[in-house]
Amino acid sequence: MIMKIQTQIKTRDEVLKEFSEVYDARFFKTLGEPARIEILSYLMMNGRSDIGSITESMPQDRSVVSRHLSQMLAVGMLCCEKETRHMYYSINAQVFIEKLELFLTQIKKSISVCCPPDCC
Amino acid sequence: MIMKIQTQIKTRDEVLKEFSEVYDARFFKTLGEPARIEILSYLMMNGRSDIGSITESMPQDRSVVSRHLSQMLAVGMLCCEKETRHMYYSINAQVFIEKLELFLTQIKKSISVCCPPDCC
DNA sequence: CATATGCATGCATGAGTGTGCATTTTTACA
DNA sequence: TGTAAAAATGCACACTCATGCATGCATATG
Repeated sequence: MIMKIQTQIKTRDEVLKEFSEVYDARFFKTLGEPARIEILSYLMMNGRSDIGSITESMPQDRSVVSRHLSQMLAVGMLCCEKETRHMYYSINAQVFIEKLELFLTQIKKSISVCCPPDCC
Repeated sequence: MIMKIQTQIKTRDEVLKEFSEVYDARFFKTLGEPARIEILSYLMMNGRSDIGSITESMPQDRSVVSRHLSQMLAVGMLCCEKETRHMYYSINAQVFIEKLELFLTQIKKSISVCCPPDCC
């Protein structure tokens, strides 16, 4: 009986450990800024673009857009290629979607294993 | 031919409009704070809990935890019930998962419709 | 009724960050 | 080779926000 409880607790710990491994604070912080979502929308609308083009559709300064793009690149949701003087950014759809899917899957698993039915 | 292009553009706009309607900056900002994820983990581990219990497992002050919980409640990822002097919080699994799934679905749709194959 | 407990709120503080301007670096072009 | 354009970086400023302390409010308990 005690063994069973221990196993149960261990399973919970294991799931929560997996959860914390999947969780990426910087990724969600990046998603939390409307200006960066605007950039994302622009890239969805226009595909691979350089900083100048993106900036033209936004009120922010070119340097600001540049920094947003760098951050989005750092968390894996974009990829970039330098071509002559231009930096071309595009959505890294695979990584971006995979990250969201992984988090969602883990959340579902964690809640089903850990969270008692009293969760509304 | 022109009609076809117009229709195509309209479809993109429509998808992007849906995307911006689904996007909730506060929701992702809330997910971007590690302290709030700790609370989420605690609730997954222990189920329905009051503020005092949650605070015991965290370094932050009781008032800080209280404010985090209020914010998480506001974006829909928790629900709460007042019982005597205690406020009991639990994960609103349905809303929480639905929000993530809706966003993910919309992203997939937007990328497939809008984003040319040059997206890495 | 008085005291203690649980929680929310006002306030101050420090860290983080979005923003714009100026500058620098790199590269294309006349 | 000199000038212009594209982007990154340093810097300053303002705003957001996470945090802790003190206080107020509601409720349970003696």
